[in-house]
Amino acid sequence: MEKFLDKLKQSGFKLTRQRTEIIEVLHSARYPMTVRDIHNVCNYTDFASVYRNIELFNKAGLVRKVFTGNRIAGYELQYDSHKHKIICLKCGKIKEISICCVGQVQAETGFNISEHIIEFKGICPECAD
Amino acid sequence: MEKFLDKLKQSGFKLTRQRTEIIEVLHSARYPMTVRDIHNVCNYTDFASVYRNIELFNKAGLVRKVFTGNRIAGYELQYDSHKHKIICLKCGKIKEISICCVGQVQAETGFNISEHIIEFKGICPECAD
DNA sequence: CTGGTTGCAAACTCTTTGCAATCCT
DNA sequence: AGGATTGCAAAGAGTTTGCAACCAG
Repeated sequence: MEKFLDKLKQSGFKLTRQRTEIIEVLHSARYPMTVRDIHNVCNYTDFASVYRNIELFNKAGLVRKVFTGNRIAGYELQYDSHKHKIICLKCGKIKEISICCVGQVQAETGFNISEHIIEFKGICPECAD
Repeated sequence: MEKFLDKLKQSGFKLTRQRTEIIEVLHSARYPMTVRDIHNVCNYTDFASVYRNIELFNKAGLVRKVFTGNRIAGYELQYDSHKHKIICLKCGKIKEISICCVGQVQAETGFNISEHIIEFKGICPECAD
């Protein structure tokens, strides 16, 4: 929790009441929260500010964007910034990707997910004829 | 290609010019297409109709909805309707889920993905205290 | 004190819906 | 012919932006 506030400060952003609260909400949330969810709790915080801050958190790497089936994005604190791999079957190159649907799965199944494996294989754009 | 048209018919829906065209577009597309993309090609087809049909295709299992990083959904034909697994570490129950981010990864990496592994482990809602 | 941040309001974009006209079967 | 489907128009919902007021450092 403080870890995130520190990270914000160290990135050169001010620690406002609104930001602290949004992070608190995300921290106590079990599932990815939508902007609407966040606004429901921090209801004196303007929608625009929620959007601006969430986007800022996302860029600062505090938060991960997750899509939960409908078109509304959810956000969750990024406790571990793990990466998955995609491997080219032709040249063998391995690339790391940050795409991960664990938040989405968590939201839809209700599972509290502790482990997951995600890996892709195919032909990379360079090797495609 | 005809496979999809047949499936539509067999589901009891009419085969209109608009539907055929949307399926053609999706079929020739390399990546998940947004509603806007589809409308750009089928530009005499109304936006509302694209939405209605794409949603119908989705429910009929012809098409898979994919989220590609921004808030706009993309759609791709569902050639193989595969499932992934989520396993409860307490009761051992295995559940199948249709969530899969392969389209998203394909769109973002440019890879032509031929294999992928996605699996989750955790505690299911019933086993959660 | 001062620049970053917020709230407000308005604009924008994506999506949905009602209804009359039209098209498949 | 007759019900499903379409196009149009308008409404709904989510997101972004400009600007003056405000607040953290």
